[in-house]
Amino acid sequence: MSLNENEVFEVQIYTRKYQIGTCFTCQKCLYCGKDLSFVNCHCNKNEKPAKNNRTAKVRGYRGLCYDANNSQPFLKEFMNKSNLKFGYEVNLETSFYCSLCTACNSKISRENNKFEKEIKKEKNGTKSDIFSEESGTLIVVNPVTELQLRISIKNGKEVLPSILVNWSFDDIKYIDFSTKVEQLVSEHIGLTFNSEYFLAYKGNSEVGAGTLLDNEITFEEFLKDFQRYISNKKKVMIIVTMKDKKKNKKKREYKDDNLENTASEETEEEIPKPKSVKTKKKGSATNRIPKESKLDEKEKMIGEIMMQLKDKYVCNLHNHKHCFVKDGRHLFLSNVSFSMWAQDIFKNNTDFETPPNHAIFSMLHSVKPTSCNSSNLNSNENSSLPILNIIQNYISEAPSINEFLEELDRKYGANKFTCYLQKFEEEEIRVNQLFRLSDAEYNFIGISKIGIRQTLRDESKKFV
DNA sequence: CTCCGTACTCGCCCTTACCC
DNA sequence: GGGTAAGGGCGAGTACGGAG
Repeated sequence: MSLNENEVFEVQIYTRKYQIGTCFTCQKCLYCGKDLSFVNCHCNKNEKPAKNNRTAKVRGYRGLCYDANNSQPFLKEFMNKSNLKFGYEVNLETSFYCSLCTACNSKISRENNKFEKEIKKEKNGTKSDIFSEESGTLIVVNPVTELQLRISIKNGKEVLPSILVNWSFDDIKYIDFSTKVEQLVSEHIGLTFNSEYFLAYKGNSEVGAGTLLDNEITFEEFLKDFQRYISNKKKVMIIVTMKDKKKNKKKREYKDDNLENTASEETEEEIPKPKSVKTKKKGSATNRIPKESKLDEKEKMIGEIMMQLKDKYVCNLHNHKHCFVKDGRHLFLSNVSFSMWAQDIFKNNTDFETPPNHAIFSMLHSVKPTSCNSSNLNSNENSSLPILNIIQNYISEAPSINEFLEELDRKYGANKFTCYLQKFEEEEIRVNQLFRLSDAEYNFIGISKIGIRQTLRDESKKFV
């Protein structure tokens, strides 16, 4: 019995639980070879197909460990369709094991090849190729404009969980890359400069310390290796290793009782210690809090600039905390922000009116005070947290999911988006969350079409 | 060593173009 | 219009490499 795809959807297929002895995508029995879409057989379909239980009718099979996050696009779509078609109700967001017949295996393999070829064609068509000669052969190399990396930060014995990043560059340069890494490290372990750590890279699965990445030349090598890793479908890891801070640790051993009372407040303002402090005699206990008399000229200047900045940006609206206000939007300024800003002013990179070019000064993190959130701010301590303000702001400005989908229907075609309304409501998904949903999450709510997902993401960004 | 993922080969079948 | 060769798609099976 053979049916094409259109015919299958016109006929009522009874729902079933998935059995490991059948092909997930076509319901072929992997023992007797029967198509079980409409009939059943007497084979033990709960037995996992293996080399030692093959039959004359079905000699081949493929075991598949499905993981939505690491699967090719066609496979995701294929699995999702089959899940709906046969009513397995398998959660495709989580990884699970299933079996495929050789025909479906080949089909998926071919479609993925097609997809990859198309992607390559698109890339070749849109990006200017650089021709480089290596050992006498001409090789086509696409310039890297996007870096997908895992960044691992090692701070002494402590190793932070890897951070996944996806950075885009118009014209990738070592200085831009270095700045981005510096910003990321600062965001995770506090204000840090690139002179305070070593940078290295390696393939995710490789062992060893990796290759040092510390200048333009090594960065060019890194870009070549990056393309090689990506073409081999391997992930690239950047390792940030903080330099030895033994001297600082020694100082901490001498901390006095006062430290405990003030540490939580003051560590955020901690400024790199001058050499004079590091050479302190052993045994003479000292406080981690820098004393003005022990600061060098540079640090005194930076401290002075910080004080002036703090005076300048006191926010009356936010309980006398500090905000940078632009176009009516308030960006909360922390001690780290002030420290960075002061250092940039000291280096003549910016002034008192213009915040540094750093992610933490992005106005994307700012909030627009509303009658709702501004009136409550002074009374509620927690509400001064910017993230809460952002959420409140989203809620006040974004349309309801229903309105949003109806608008998209009007724009792109009737019932193209509102057909998913029920699922969005069931999952309590708001408009301003749509652009952050992963492919797996979209799959889970039944949206497998790439175009639909991308439209939802693009349109929802307007309300962020 | 086993399992899994991917690429590849081989044979069959269907479609299309060409020739008589 | 009928016969035939060429080409492409598909299904079945195998080989190989990487990871655990």
